Amino acid sequence: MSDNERIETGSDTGRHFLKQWIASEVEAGLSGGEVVTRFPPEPNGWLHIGHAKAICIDFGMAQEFNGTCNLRMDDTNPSKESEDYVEAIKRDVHWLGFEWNRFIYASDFFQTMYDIAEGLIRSGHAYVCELSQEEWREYRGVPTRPGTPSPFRDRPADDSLTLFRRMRDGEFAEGACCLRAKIDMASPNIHFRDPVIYRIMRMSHYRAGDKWNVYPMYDFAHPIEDALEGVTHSMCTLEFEVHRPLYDWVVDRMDEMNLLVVRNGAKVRPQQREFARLNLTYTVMSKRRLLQLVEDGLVSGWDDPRMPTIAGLRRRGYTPESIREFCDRIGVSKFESETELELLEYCIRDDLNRRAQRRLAVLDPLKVVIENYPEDKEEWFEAINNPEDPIAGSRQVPFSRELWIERDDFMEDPPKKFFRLAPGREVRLRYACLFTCTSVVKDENGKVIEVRGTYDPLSGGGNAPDGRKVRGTIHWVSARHAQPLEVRLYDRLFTVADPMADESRDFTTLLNPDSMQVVTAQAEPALATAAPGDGFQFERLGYFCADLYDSKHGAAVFNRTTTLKDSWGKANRP
RNA sequence: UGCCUCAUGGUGUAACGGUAGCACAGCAGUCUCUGGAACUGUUUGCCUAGGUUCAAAUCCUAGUGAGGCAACCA
Repeated sequence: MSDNERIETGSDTGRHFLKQWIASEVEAGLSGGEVVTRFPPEPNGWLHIGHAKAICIDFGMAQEFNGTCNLRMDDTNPSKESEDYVEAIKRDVHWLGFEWNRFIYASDFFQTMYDIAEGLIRSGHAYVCELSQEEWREYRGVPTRPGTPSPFRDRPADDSLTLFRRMRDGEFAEGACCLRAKIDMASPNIHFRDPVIYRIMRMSHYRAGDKWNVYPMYDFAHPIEDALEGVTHSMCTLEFEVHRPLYDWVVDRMDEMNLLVVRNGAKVRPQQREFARLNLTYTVMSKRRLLQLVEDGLVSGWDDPRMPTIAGLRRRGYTPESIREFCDRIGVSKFESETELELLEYCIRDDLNRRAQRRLAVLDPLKVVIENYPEDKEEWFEAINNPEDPIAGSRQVPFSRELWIERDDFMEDPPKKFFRLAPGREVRLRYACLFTCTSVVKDENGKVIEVRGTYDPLSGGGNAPDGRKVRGTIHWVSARHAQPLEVRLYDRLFTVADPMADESRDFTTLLNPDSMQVVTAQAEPALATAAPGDGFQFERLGYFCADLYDSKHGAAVFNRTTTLKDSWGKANRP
C-alpha cells in the first residue's frame, strides 16, 4: 500500500477546503445525507490536464463521501459544440479511471428551462428586453457607476410572455430582443444588473436540432441543471466566484417554484464553491489557445503528444494513475498558482519506474566492432525486465561481434568524470560482457565512425571474472539483430515557463522548435512487435511508448514520454 | 477605477491561538551491472506595518502585491 495513504482522524487536519466544506455539511446532515457532484464540460474542445484536476475533484469528492458524480455536457451554446467533442470527453473521463453515475446533456433540460423562464416572467422576475446589444451595454453601466433600468423593465408580464413565445417560435432576428432576469441595476456585482438569461440564436443544435430559436445562458442554465440533477456540491473554478450570487438567485427561484429535488425528505439546494484552476509551466491551458494550435497546424491535432490534453498525454505515454497522482499532489486551494511541469514528469517517472519493462535501444547509433569476437558467433544473454518488479521476469537479448552503442557513450578525449567508453577504457556492456576500446576509425572529416576493441571472454553476463571494478555500464544492440525504429523525441512545447506572460508577444512565437525530433533508433528485436500503447523504459534513456496510431506490428513507432533523470548530462551540458 | 478573492522556501501545499512541516526542484553524499531507482544529509520561507493575546502564519485594522468580473461565451 502506498505510504501516502490518508488516515481519517475525524479532524479536518490535512484536508483541503472543499473536503472540509463537504465534510461539515455531511456531518450536519444536510442535503438529505447524500453527496452528489457533477463534472460539466462544454463539448467545444478536448479535455486537458486542467480538466483532469477538476475531474479528480468532482469525482474524487463524490468517492470520498460515498456519493455519486454525474457527467454532464454543458451544451447550451450550439455555435461551438459538437458530438465529436462529446465522444472525446467521455472517452477521456473513462480513461482517467472514473465512472459517472448519470450521463446527461444540459440540452435534455431545454424544455424545463424554458418553462422555468416563463414562470419567472409570470412571477415578475424576468422580462423581454428590446434594447440592442450596444444599448444594453450602455445601460448596464460600469463597475464604478450603477446601471440604468431598461425601458422595458416594467412592461406587463403578459407582454413579455407573448414576446418570449414569439422569440421561441423564431419570429425575431438574432439580437432583436432577449429575456432578462429582473434583479438589481444598481448592484456592485455586474452579474446582478438584470442579466440576460435567454438569447435568440437561429441556429440548429447538434442534438436538439432546429427545435429551438432561443437558448439559455450559462448563469441561468447551470444552477437549473444542478438543481434538477439533485447535485449537492457544485465545484468550479475561481472565475465563477462572482457568479455565485446569481447561481443562488436562480436556485431560490426554483425553490419558490417547488422544483428542487427532494431526497430523504429534504430539499436539495445545490451550492457552488470555487477553486483555483491549474496552471502548468511550459504549456498553455485554455481551450481557445489549444484550438488555435490545432487549427493553425502548429501541432498534429488535439491528441498531439506535445499537447497538455488528456488524449495528448495518453498518446505521449502518460498513465491514468500518474495523472491522478499528479492531481492529488498539486493540492486544492483558492490561490492562483503555477505548478511546475517537473512535478508531472516526476509522477510519470515514478509510476513507470515501477511498472515499465526495460529494453535496450540506441537512439544515436555508433558502430562497435569486437575484434576478438568470432564473426559468425552469436550469444543470447539474460536481461532483467524490471529490477523494481521481480515478477516481470527476464528475457534473452542477442549479442554478436558488431554492435550499436550510443554516440554519447563514447568520447575520444574524455574529461575526468566521464565513466563511459574511451580509448583504453573498459566498460560493461549491460548484461553481456566487459569491453575495452583499443582504437577508433574516423571518416575524412575526423569524425569517429567506428569504435574497435576487445572483450573479456571470461566476463559473460557482465560480471568481472576477478571482481575488478568497472565503473561504467552502457547499453548496446547487436547490429545483426537490430530493428530500426522510428522514435519521436518530444520535449516541452514552449521555450519559456509562461508563454502568456508577455502580452505583447503572440504565444505561438514562443513554441519550442525542438519540441519534436524524429530519429531512427536501433533496438533489440523484442521491441519491433510492441503493441500500440505499450510503454517501456529504454535503459539509461527514458520512457517510451508505442504510438497509438502510427505504430504497426513489426514496424513500431515510439514516442518519448520523458527522459530519465540525467545527472551527468545536466551537469555537463553548457 | 467599483466589487469579489487570494498571499507560507525556487514551485506547490500543510498548520485551524502553543516547536513552521511535507512533496517537487536544487545541492552534497552512500549504494549500484541503468550517471536511473533507492537511501542519507542539506540550502532556502510566514507580503509590510500596527493592534488583540502569556502566546499570532493563524484573530482584527490599514497598506502593498497578485488574480477574477465589466460576451446576448462557458
